Amino acid sequence: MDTTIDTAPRRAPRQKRSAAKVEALLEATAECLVSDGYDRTSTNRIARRAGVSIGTLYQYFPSKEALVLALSRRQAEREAELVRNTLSSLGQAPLREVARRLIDALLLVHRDFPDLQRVLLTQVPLIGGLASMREFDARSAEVVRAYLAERFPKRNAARLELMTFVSMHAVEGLIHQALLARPEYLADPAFADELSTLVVTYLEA
Amino acid sequence: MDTTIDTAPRRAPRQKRSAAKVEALLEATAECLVSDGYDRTSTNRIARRAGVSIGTLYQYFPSKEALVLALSRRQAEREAELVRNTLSSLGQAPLREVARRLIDALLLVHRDFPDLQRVLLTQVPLIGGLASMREFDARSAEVVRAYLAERFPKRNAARLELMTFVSMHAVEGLIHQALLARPEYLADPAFADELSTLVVTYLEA
Amino acid sequence: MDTTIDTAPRRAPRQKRSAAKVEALLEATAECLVSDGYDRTSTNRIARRAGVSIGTLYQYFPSKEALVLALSRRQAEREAELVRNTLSSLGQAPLREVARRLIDALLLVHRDFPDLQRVLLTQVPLIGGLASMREFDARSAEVVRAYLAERFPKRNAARLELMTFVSMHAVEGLIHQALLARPEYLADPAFADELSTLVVTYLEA
Amino acid sequence: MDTTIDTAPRRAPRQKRSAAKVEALLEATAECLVSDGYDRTSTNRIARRAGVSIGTLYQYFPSKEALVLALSRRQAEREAELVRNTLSSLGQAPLREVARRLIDALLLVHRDFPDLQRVLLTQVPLIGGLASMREFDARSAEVVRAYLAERFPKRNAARLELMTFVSMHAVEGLIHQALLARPEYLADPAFADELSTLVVTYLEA
DNA sequence: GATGAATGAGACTTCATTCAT
DNA sequence: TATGAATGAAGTCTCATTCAT
Repeated sequence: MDTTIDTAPRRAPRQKRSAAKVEALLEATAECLVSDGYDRTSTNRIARRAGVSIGTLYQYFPSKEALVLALSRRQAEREAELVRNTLSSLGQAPLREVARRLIDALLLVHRDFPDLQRVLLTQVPLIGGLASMREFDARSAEVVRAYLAERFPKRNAARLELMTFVSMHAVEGLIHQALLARPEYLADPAFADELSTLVVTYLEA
Repeated sequence: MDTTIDTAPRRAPRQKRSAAKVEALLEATAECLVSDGYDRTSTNRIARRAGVSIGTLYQYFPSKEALVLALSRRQAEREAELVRNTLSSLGQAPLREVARRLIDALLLVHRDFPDLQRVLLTQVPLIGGLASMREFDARSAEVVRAYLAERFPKRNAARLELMTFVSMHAVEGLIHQALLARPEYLADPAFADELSTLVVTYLEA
Repeated sequence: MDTTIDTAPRRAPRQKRSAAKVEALLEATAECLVSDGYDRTSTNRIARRAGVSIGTLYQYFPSKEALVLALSRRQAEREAELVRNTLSSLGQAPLREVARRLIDALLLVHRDFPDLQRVLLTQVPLIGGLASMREFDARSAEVVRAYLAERFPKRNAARLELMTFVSMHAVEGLIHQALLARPEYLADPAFADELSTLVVTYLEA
Repeated sequence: MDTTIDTAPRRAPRQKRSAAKVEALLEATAECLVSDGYDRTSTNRIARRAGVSIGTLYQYFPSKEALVLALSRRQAEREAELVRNTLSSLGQAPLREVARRLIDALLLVHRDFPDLQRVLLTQVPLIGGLASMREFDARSAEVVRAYLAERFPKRNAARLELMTFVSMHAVEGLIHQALLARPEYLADPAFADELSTLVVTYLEA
């Protein structure tokens, strides 16, 4: 399957008015995704909803995929930033606290726009072969790995790599599952406890 | 988003010839998904690939979604059965061994048709509002919960519920991530070790 | 400029009903070309005019180009056949007579559907890089060259090649010009005389 | 088909800067036609390639057709001028020499920008119902007719008219065919010989 | 004069689905 | 039951052209 489509935004919105339009388009995309699902979301509908002509839409985004991807990336970037910030501000705290803060922060992020996030998670074919997402992952993983390397100086590189992968995706996967099937968990301290325990006992094992 | 589409297979294939046709259709669906992606998979193409007329396809499946769903369900059922069988055959073994067997089995299942599973995981909008998948989860979760209840008689119901959710989805999520981003992990004993450790230390914490 | 588009008709019209549909589509194409010009001719308009749904049109022809090309080819084939038939039926007649008969026949062919022919000549971007037309030319040229080789056994191959090219395209070009700018010439014996003289004096020079 | 579109250039470029812009636009048009073909040549692309804004383009040319037409006219005028000049400078030479000089000159003209000329010949729907081209023809034909009238004082007007039409378009048609299908002929003296023979033997017949 | 963002009609094409045979 | 021609709504996207700045 060749999914190498052009998904880069077309015009960098440097003007104020343009930025507003891009914003409106992304918002409309989110609304359509939430209310109609990915398949039924069309560029025409997005444009209409954004109060913009279809031609204008195509001046900014070359395709439906590009719009959705831009939306996904936004969310992904919020998360990535969070990971980086939390780790850097808590470098010296005990592992359990770092884990807990990170988990709380991630849970918080996922309580915003839960409908949109649910759609992005379930409705959106992972465009562009996951490429951009892995990229994001790679950057976040880097930060986590560095942190773990410092905490667990005796573990070798391969082990650290695995620990990074396992701890990150265990948490991320569980939060996503919660978002989909148990939204109430996202605000439940008991759930956060559980995730902390999972990660901390694992890492210290 | 109202996604209550009819996705039940139409004709129970009780005749031999019919069963063969259903089989051919599902196989063709899998092939199309792998080679063309979900969006470009069309019922006409599936029918042609299955060597069946489009009219006949619609005698067995009411929609494209139904075909894809049937395929997903198959895979899900293989997994669910596995969980049940493994647990029932290993009821008295120590926790660590049970976990390890279960994990090995799940890894094995995900090494079959990895391309198809990847597509199902990434390309297929979760049709029917996840309903059927949750259903499956519910059944598997039941078995796991029962097992945990027996193993950890002192924990209360809420706690057991949480433990079930966390351990199941941590493992499933990690295996899915491995399938997408680190396929080599699926056959790597170190990865299985790691997953076991994750689950066992967590449960015993 | 890459003009390698798929222009082969899609479904061979083996059924009676299908043949009628193809016919209707080609006729509608001709009408649209004549009344709207090439640029304004759209597949939608053609389909509507043919009393056929747009989807049906696309079952038989993959594009607008394919329709127009099929129409052109028809005309080209009528001409090619004419050249072959006339030459084969008049093989032993004196050169002047052969020329005159050929020219009369070509003039006659160009008096049918002059509007359509004019459009094909002036409005239709030569699709597919002229390829198919040259093909036609090649076949006709073959027949003419063979005839000339017999008539003028002393001339060498290069010369015969040139004579073929010049005599064929001089006549064809002049008839096309007449079609465009002097339609009355097509039925004027004086014009036919002139063309005969042109070719015969040239060949015998 | 009513193709009476406004195709006159808009602003007479009397200023230097304007003339440069018109020049740039025509050049860009030629480049686009050659590299993209007529259909895919768009005013936006032309403007970008000319380094001019789309708005400015429309200040000089009212439409895409106008641009292409201006380009065609240029070429046509080069030819027309050539015919006039050659005839006037060679008025007293023998017919064969006049013909040969004229043909050599025309061949030379068609060796410049052969790609552009090919596109103009094959890709460009003859805009404006050929009107402007016939106009050009009329002027050239006038000169040729006058020349022939002097050379062949005994032939009557109708005959001269026909001779003019036939000799002009035989040569032009053959050169165009050569351009399309046998570009090597354009520089081949044997081809020039052949054309001379064609015209001279015809006229003297 | 120059700009270029915006427009929106309309082009081409696909595809799930039906239904007469 | 099986077929597959037919449908036509709807999707994606382009492009000539305008007009406010």
